[in-house]
Amino acid sequence: MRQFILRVAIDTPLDFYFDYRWVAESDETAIPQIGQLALVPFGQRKVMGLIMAILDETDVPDEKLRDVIAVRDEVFPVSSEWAALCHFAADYYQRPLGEVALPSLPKKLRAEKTVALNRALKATEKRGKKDAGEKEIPDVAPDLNAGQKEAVSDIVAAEGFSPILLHGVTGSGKTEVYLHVFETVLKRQPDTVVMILVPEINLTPQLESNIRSRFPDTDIAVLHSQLSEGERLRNWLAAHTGKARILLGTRMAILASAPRLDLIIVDEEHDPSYKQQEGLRYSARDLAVWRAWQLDIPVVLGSATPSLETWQHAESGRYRKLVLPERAMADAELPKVRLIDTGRNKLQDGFSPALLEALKVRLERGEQSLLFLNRRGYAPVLTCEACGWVSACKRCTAYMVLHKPQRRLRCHHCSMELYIPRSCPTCGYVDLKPFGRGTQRIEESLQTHFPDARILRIDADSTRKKGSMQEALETVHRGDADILVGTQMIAKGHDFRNLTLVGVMNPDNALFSHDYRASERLFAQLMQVGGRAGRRAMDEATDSEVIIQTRYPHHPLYQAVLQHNYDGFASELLQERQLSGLPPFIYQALLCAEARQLDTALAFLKTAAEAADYPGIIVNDPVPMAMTRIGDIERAQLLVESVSRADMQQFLKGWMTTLRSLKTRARWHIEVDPASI
DNA sequence: AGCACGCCGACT
DNA sequence: GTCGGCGTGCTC
Repeated sequence: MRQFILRVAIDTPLDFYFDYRWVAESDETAIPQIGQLALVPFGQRKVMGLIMAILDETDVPDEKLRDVIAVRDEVFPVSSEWAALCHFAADYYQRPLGEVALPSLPKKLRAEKTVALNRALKATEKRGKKDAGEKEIPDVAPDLNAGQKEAVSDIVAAEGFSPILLHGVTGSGKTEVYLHVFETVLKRQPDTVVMILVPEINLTPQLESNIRSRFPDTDIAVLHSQLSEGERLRNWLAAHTGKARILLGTRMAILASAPRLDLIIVDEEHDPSYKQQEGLRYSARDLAVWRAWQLDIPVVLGSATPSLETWQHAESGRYRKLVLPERAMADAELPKVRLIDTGRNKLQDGFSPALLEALKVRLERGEQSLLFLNRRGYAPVLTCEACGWVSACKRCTAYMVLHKPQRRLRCHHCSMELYIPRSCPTCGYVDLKPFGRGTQRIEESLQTHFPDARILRIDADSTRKKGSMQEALETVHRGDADILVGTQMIAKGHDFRNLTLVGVMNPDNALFSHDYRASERLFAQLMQVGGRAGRRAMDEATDSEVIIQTRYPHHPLYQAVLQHNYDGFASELLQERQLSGLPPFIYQALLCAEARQLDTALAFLKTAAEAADYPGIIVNDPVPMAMTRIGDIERAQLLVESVSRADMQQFLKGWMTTLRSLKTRARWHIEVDPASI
């Protein structure tokens, strides 16, 4: 009887592989292969493991060794390149391989039952047959301007590993460039695959329909976390088998198995959403660059406001920089930016006279406006004017936000809810006042100012239901809304043709954030939301404008926005970062600990800091996090830094081993290249 | 991480 | 008397 030892990776924090005995059922039984999945007993449960090696013997004592339950030999093994990608991500972000590889596979592929898998496999087979034969890649229609043409020809001419920054102002037609590039790359060889990542799920439908109408006969796989498990399995299989030639998705798509990948595009590469904030805390953009390096293929990073990391690489010549200097639509100009000094102009319900006037003009002309405010709810806090009581959350270091439609106070961090108290809980005073403004309140006052206006609020609360975001966007495109009020979810990417005014209510908070990245993010956000205005040709005398209400109109950040001067602002920020020894000139890792008692977390971090003696590593003091308590859990962090990425990696590896052996009641994890501090 | 086992406290 | 809190130990 043929018999082997299968060495498998399992989704567990234990940083080693597990060996199992495999015995052939009969002479016809197929021999397992590396890269296949195997269902194995693990403690009291059955779990799926990824076969990493096939051996003849093992050190594991016989009484511990258990039998493989089943090998999923109906699925083609994952490639060694894919395993290497997981390996890299696991090493770099300090996780066991199994915790990277297995969660990135569809649940139904890892399931014990194979009904869904077999059905999906059949569907995938058909999918291939239906459009087998010569597939026509149509010639892409719209004409490109000179800048776009040059970008396309530069990108398709790139050979081998070529990281390219595509720097184009909002509305410069980056998507059009991508589509033309796809056309050439897909025509070049009959089996190449291209991948495009977007930062937000909300942006996938528009791009998908764009791609489908341009490549009607090409198989496309869509990968994002809102797919049902069945859809997810089918799309993953389409990518894995190479049937799908265009892969489109959010950050998770970078971990898809895909043969013959020939090009990766990361759109809006600066977007913080590319950084996963739980589980494996990876940056999809960074993994995209690594994967392109591994496969020796081009990677395009597109943005109007590149991340400073990418910008620095472009400046130093490590990345090639292609610039789209003009808006794609003929005559569509960048919107004028106006800064309204809220110190000199009296605000009425949060609105300056200039903004109200501008809104009125748009309403009269039948044009759309957008008001941007990064705060959902009615008011961020409820207060008692008599005794100074505020609606603090009992479980968090945060205020409970007033949500008027539900008549509740809601904590945005632990989702605790209370009915709005009728009188002050401490002194009984009956006139509690909402303090500050959220989208709901802006919507309300807007309606009193413009009773006939059709106002549409788009934020996480209004789009909770699946499909409601799409519905809202359609309302806007149909012209059935005059004024949009929304958070950053409408600031990104959407193409509103009839929108000529963007009002930014009060963005000043970010200027004083404890997070040094806040200003970089604010700048990107303002450029992005401003870019929603004036995206159509100026056939009539329409003038698009962006109105920013601020107490600090002379702040360099706003001045840079005023002049659409990304380059100047970026080089200034880079200089600051260099002087203060911050990324991208230094590499950081954040050890985060949480516990019921703050002292437990801090004590663990203190021990960890003492154990962090390594040449070239700067160890800071453990500190409570800016938001110390969430859901009655106290949180603290320890920042370590190094000018050398290699030193940091080496240090972390050893440090993690030490930390794992420490006895502590704190829960902890390490965050490599933290996106926010 | 799960999951089981085991040992103390407040409840149908 | 049991349900359930979380400490501890184990997973080829």
